[in-house]
Amino acid sequence: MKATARDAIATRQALVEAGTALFAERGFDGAKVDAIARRAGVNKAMISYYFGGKRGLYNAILADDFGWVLGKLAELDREPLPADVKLARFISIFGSLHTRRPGLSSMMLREAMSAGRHLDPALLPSLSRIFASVQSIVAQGIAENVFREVDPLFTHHTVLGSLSFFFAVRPLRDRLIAEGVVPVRTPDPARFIAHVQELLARGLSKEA
Amino acid sequence: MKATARDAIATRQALVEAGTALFAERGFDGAKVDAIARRAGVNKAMISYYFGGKRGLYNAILADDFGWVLGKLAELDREPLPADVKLARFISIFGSLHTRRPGLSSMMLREAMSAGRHLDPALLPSLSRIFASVQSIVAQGIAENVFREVDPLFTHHTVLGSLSFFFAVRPLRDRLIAEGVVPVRTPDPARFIAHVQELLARGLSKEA
DNA sequence: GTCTATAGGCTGATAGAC
DNA sequence: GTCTATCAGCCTATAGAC
Repeated sequence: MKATARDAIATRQALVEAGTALFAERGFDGAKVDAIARRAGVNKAMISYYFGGKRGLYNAILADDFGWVLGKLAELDREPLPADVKLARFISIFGSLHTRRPGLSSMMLREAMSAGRHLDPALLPSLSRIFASVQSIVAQGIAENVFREVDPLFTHHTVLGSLSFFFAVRPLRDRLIAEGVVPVRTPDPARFIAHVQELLARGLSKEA
Repeated sequence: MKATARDAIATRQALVEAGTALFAERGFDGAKVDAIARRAGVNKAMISYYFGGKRGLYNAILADDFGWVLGKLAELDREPLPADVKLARFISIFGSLHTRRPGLSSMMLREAMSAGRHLDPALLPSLSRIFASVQSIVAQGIAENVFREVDPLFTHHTVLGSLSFFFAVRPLRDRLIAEGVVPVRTPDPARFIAHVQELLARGLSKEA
């Protein structure tokens, strides 16, 4: 094995990580290729070499993570579990997603606000599958009489909204906490996941 | 009154509205001053003339809306209402905010992800007052024994997260619905507000 | 595979005429 | 108050050396 071959993988990965961080924090237009390359510790020409340019890097990141999430959701769909357990599992998958790739929530939020302007159209169906997953869990819960008759789209928005907000606004939250503007301690992501699980379990429950 | 004076107000307002729309949809760096001026139907030099540049316009928008929200929240704080009613009122204030200025959720979300990079530091305390409002409502609810002992910061994140997500992702949602990728009808904001109010009322309730 | 140097396009701001 | 013309700086991409 040549040293260059090992370095190729390391270079790609460094660019993916630096790219995620900067795209998340500054958006597609705010993340400059010079800054991404510098942060990754590689030459900026490597972005074109490996990914065909800035947009190529951007979509390579998203495609990889979408694949991961869709795989997890497909697994979940196959398991014969009660709807409330499935919903809790769904929520924790998005918690794991953030551990796997901090910054993805921000990238996706920005993309959603921009109507998918920078997104490879081939990735659009992935988005509908995420909603389909929530829709299916909600429908099951209503059929099983454990959930009240909530709107699946609204439920999708409250769940994904709470989760992506928590992860996405971290930069400002950390800053406000560090500067003492907000008198709280840095929250633990695992506890927040549990909070959302509990809120939804109680909030959707047929029993009230 | 000279015609120019009336036009001055119209020009300012056109720039504020066009700026909000483009900052929301494309972010600070993605919103080009040429595009803002074109959309506003005014000459691009007017941005410097009235607001001292792109950043000035950006902060003028945010300062105005922060002032509005803080005023509403101060009103709410003064009213002697039970905590659950106050929380529902808090939620509907953010619904009104979006009616007043569509696009603000997106601007604020982007700013939060960027750690307030483009924000005039003078506006930071406004943010903490929004959290303080939720914190106060939650504390009151726990004291009155109508809420279970939830974390105020987490509650803040679920409420603001659900609401800003709903309004912010509208561009992509509309697109996916229009293209038939997601088989639902365009959701009614008022109904979503009601959904969040109900979810929180049940989710935070001491009675389970 | 990596790097340097540079081309070529775009952007925000403003001087100065009206 | 508004507009046109223009400038200086910045940015992405890549040709070509190693």
